[in-house]
Amino acid sequence: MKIAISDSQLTEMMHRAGVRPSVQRVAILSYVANSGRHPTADEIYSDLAAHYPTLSRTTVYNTLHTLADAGLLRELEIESGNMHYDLAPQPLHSHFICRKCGRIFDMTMPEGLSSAATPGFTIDSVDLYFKGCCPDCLNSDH
Amino acid sequence: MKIAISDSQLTEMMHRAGVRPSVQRVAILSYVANSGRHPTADEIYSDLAAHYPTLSRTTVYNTLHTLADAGLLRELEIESGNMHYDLAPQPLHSHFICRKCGRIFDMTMPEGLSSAATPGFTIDSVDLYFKGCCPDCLNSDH
DNA sequence: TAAGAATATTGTAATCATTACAAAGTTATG
DNA sequence: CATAACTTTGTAATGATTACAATATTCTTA
Repeated sequence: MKIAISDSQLTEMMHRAGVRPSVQRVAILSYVANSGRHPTADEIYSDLAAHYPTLSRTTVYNTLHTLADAGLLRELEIESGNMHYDLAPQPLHSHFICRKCGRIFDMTMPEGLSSAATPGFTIDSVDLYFKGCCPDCLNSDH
Repeated sequence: MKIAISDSQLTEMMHRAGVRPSVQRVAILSYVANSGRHPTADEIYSDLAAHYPTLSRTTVYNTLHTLADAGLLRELEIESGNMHYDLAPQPLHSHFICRKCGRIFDMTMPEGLSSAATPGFTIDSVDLYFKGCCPDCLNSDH
């Protein structure tokens, strides 16, 4: 996996967010940031357990919550029964999940979505999810 | 609960959708259609079990899937760990969930959202979710 | 730098929504 | 009416997530 965001950058982000950058936390944040995907807790655990043999599933869950609460990760509820994670501090975008292969893709985010909300409601997050078939699966289909 | 959509209307909808309108299915669809909320499987089961003592939780789950597959219900993945259900054949709208009281509200749906998707992707559903604080909770807060 | 306090990690056991499955019941069709 | 197709039911399993308590690590400050 190509490292697009270095551990020192991530450590710095964690400091600014008030989260102590333990080895495990940096590893988990780095995994999400650099996986090029939108992994689940279990994918993160399985892949990192090879490198960090003492890593616990509970730590992965704890850490994901901590990082999400700190605003460093974004939780994607795009697939029922499996929370997916995405690095938060990047241009706001929407997500597409392929019903066939299950992969999640980034899409652009239209402007001014919040105006769809009724006045009187305070909005602190907006999630836009598309579902359908990705180009790869459309091709391998016919 | 005020009945806005009659059982005969729902039965007719089920016929058109190719779903056999059993007693249980009509009861479940009617519950979702007329609850004024966006209930979970468990809420549906708990409330209907009083009227239909032999009703099984499995039937509720089976039926919700059947109705969703037939396009009569829409599944809302707005709250992690709890699928919520909404009547599908009504004007497309988005949803807001209050982080405090957990209630789900209907909001309008902006036009042309699909244009946010990258070309080459086939979109068959669009979900827009807002999270925040509802007016009631904002008031009882201060 | 050592001691004590605060915080993080770990492993196991529980929880809880959902699904699998097989038996029993119901409805449609010929 | 008989048979096949479909639906409902209850129980048992699954699987993601959480609770909890013990251990380990890090921070503070004397």
